[in-house]
Amino acid sequence: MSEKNVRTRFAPSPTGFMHVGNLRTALYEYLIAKSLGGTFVLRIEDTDQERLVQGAVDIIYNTLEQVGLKHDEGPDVGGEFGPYVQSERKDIYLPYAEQLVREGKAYYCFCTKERLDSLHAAKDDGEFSGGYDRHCRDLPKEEVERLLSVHTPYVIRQRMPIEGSTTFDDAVYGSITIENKELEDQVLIKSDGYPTYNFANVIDDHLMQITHVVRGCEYLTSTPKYNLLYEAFGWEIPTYVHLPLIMGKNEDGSVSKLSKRHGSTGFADLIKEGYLPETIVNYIALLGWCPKENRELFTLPELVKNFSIDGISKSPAVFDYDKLTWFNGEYIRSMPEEQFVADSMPYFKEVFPEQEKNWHVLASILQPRVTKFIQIPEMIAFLKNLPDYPADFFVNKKSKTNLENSAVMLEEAIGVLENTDDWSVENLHDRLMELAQKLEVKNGTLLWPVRIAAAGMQVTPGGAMEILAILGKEESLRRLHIGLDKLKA
RNA sequence: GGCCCGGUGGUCAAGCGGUUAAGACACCGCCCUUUCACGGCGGUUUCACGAGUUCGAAUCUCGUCCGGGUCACCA
Repeated sequence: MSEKNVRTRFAPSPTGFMHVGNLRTALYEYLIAKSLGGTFVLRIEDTDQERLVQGAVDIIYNTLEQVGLKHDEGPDVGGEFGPYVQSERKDIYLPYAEQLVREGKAYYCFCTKERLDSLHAAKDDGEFSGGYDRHCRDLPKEEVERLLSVHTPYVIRQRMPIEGSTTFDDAVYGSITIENKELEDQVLIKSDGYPTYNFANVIDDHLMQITHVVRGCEYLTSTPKYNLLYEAFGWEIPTYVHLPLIMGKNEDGSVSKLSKRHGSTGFADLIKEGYLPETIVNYIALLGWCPKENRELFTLPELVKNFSIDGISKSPAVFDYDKLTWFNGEYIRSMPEEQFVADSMPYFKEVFPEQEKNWHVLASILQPRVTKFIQIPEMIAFLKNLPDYPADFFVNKKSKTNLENSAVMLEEAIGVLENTDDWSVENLHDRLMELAQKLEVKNGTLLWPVRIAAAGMQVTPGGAMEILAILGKEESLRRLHIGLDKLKA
């Protein structure tokens, strides 16, 4: 068996928005190619001139770069099958369509937009099923010549077989058969001269020697049209790999194709929300694919090593933000501390713009607790401004604290801390532990009131010592006195 | 509506004729502990339904139901 070089392609249209569904398709295309030692191609499908968006191609490049999906061929890096932008390939397609016309496998259609619209309207009333009514399919040759000669606007449509059925094989869904009568005489070349997506796709995939056509399974039912095109040209049919859809959960509990109403569904949105690129890649890799080995944390190279097409599932998967968040926490916790500090610095500075103090203490309390960096400002706001809080925050059953002994603890703590100058976490720890021992109370009885007074909150990131250390001596003492006043009031 | 594809806990899922039906997220409880988080331990919750085939079905077949996709000069 001859091993052909595996080639996959990511063929987005530049819409200015990278949906996670598209990203996941790109990921699988990359993984299929790379796990088989193949080539990953980027091709821009901009045949819809009405929908062109400025700067959209850059968004595609940036996204791929951020997640590490490096393409081997593409508009920016070149390759021997270029150009890789369909608008630059415009002249390639028409001759192929004309060849089909000559061979009787396609035909000119002069139907107006209005006629087509009324056709669709009739369809909705149930009078007619299946898009185009093949009005121009058998126009006399002379009539076609005449219309052409007076420059009547036209499209070229594929002449579909009316009887029989078409069967194709999909690497994940198996063998699928569709009756030819379900197939419409689809447009190949639009009246503006550009090819349709379906046509350009087939031509380019063949010309670029794509071996695996990977796409969402919304294309499943139109695949026979592709096959008929390949057959019409006598070209080899690629391996189809259709991917299960990514769904979103609606408020009423139902699910539908993931879209904006489900929250952030664009790569850029997720990044803005505080998800790491590697988190997103790892998570979406697992939406619709399962490794042989029972594990979930994978870097991109590890995914390449473990990926195989037979692990792709058929059923749609619901995008779960909870699990995404968990993954993000895992990635954050596994970072080296320097990286955590570097990455969280912008968020630290939102609260403490003027000074760079105690970053390492902040990092040590935050790294195990943070699941998204954007949570940081809110989590540490209390360090900047003491929240107002009621005295009964001091009461905690488990720590055996009440209003009376909390006041005593605070007074004792203030006494010790006033005479402490080494304000490191370690020293504060030692001094306070000594005090608890001396007072013969459990640590919690002393530390609960200290932490409440220092933070003004019952639940805090980090413990009393870390909070005091970050606050510094002066502010710490000030807050402890405020607490004491509350208890005495 | 026609056609196509799915259906294992709330979610992601393993499973390919014989298992006590993995694992993860979420949830609950316990432990650790100066709160929370992390970490550790344990728990609740599943084979859509009905017929077959078979000694034996989550696994095979058919039907039903449910869900999704698709029916453009959009990709």
